Amino acid sequence: MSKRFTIHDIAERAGVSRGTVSRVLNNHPAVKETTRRKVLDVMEQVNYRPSFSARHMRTDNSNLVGFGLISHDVITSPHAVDMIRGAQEALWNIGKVMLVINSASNSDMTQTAFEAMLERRVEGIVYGSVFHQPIDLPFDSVDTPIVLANCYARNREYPSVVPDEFAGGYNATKVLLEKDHKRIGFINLGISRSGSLPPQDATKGRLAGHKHALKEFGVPFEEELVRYTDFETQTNFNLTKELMQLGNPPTAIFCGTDRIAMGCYGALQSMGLNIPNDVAVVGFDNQQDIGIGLLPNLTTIQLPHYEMGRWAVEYLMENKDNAVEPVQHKLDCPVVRRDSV
Amino acid sequence: MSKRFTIHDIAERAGVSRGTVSRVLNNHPAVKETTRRKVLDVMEQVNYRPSFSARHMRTDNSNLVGFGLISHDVITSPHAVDMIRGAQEALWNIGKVMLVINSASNSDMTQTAFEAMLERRVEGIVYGSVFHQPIDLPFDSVDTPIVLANCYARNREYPSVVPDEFAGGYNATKVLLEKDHKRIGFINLGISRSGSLPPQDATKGRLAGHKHALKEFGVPFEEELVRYTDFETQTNFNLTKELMQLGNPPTAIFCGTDRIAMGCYGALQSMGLNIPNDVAVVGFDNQQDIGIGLLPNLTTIQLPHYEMGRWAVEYLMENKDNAVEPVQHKLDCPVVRRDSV
DNA sequence: TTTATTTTTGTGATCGATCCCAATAAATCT
DNA sequence: AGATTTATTGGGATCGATCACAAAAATAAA
Repeated sequence: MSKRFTIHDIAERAGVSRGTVSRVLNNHPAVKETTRRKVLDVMEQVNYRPSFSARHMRTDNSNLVGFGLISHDVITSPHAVDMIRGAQEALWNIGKVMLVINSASNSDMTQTAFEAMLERRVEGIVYGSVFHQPIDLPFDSVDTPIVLANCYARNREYPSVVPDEFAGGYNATKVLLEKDHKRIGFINLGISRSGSLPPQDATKGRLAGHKHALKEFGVPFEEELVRYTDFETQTNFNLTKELMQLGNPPTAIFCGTDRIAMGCYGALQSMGLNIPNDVAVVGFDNQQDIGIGLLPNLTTIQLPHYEMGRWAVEYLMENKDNAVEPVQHKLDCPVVRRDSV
Repeated sequence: MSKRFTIHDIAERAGVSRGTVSRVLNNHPAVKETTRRKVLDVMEQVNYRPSFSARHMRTDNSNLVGFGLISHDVITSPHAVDMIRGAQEALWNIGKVMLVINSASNSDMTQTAFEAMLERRVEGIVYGSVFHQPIDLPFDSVDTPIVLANCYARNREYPSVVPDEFAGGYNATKVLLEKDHKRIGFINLGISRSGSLPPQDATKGRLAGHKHALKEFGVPFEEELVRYTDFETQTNFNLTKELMQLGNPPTAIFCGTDRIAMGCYGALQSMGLNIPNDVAVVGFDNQQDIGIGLLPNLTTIQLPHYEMGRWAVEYLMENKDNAVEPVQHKLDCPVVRRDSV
């Protein structure tokens, strides 16, 4: 392991003072071109890199942002990466980097994770959840700004950004209504086998959006057309069949998840029904692998994970100093049009 | 934004010296219990947190490990999170945290990412790829240890950990052979529409493993049973049909990807064939959403993303100082038994 | 050429911890 | 009680940068 050079070593080798080296480092204008070159050459030669910690101490600028990800232990949604990516790219543009800590949903770990971030003097913290849910932050309000992504504090004490579930439900339903579907089945999120509750915000928000779209198009809402799944594939399959065996079966089905849509496809195809001619299907989540893996490709609703990560960081950076009223922001869930409608 | 307290402030308020506060902080035994309590109380009261940067400067211990993720721009595999998780959890256990930089496959960005990490004096760097592939590191060898995960340096200059594709192909085929299948179709990775090549290591390794298993069971290998997909769903669908329309059709199909398996399921079901009774199917990747979303649930091969992340960090920590001969490690791709075989 | 200006460079203090060693306090032994 | 030991505590130096100010060098003006 070769020696690590300091600004002092560089100064010595270049025959100048530390101050001058520092000036070159921060390309301060008051340094003669010949000197600058000389210093730069030495740096290059010994592969010098300034110490961020030393800089940080003196300048109080860590250029670091913490990203804590609460991943519900059950399943780590593949979408989580998108949120991380969104946040990271936003930071990258302003020359900052990201400290990532994945804390399961274990409050003890979260506490420690938080401390690790604060000790590093992160400029802010994005606390993201794998599922859209209300959370209780397991620590007191600190003087480091926090933004919640894909979750929100029950008491609305912190700014947050979440998907607009209502809009999602509305958009999904509208896509179908615009194709003249009048009877639309809806397989919504329910209680999973393991007993864990679905995100209420998602379940209720989407249903409300669904109803709103129906009303807008003058189509009556009928209770028998909405079902709740426990997320088991077999259930999704069965619920689809049940819907299709109704006296007056739907001509379109809105599935609360792309995974549900998979089961739905299976059921419809096993009944010899054609998608989208006999029955149209709309999913929710836009999981790449499912959406374009199904035949016909699935029309679905996009959950704005990337955008939430991005938004969270941008908000953080803008409101670093002035503690304004915490915003509860919602991001649209746009339609991804493919071939199932 | 409230004042940030330093060790000096604490010392003053507690009526002791900086040295004593430092001792309390590092729970050094030589501190009288009453003093310790007094100091701890003050810390608690003002919500003091030591500065990692200051500590780092003095102790030369950053407790930081960099994680660079090359995500091929085309698609960000959902698996990437698992690698990050594996690495992070391994670090967490030894009290270190992770700096994550996602660098696309842009070498300019990678260079900068690397510098950001080095300036922060990370103890080591894990450089992970979303796809199993050979890479050329866009920077010179530095004195910070590096481990490659899910990729390897063309010149084997760095230690790396990758999935054992051969074992994967072998395991997948063996699962079928053990159920007495003698004619096994294989839809392997081919050239994608966009012209991008599939990872050669995966394609060839799996084929080799496949052949090896056949040989072991005394089943002749037949060229007509292996096909290459361009990853389009329609192609996967068609290739499956082609295989089934062979004079002597296979009784089982090994798909190079769970996504391919989806298309395969679609084709088989549209032909009225039952899985696994008429035709057994094995996938590859173990993408949660697909595997258990399909009916019957898909038997598949697990790509060890989590394990690679973990392995990389552990290797890094063990071989921090002594630069041993770089290991090229392979991790098994175990079978995930479900209901399609 | 001398003096006044403007550029460029050098230095000591500083950021917030740790560490070592000397000083003080407390405890133990004659 | 006085001398020794041992347990605590205090304070200067240090890590590697930046910064403000003074000093020196280079230019311009008189």
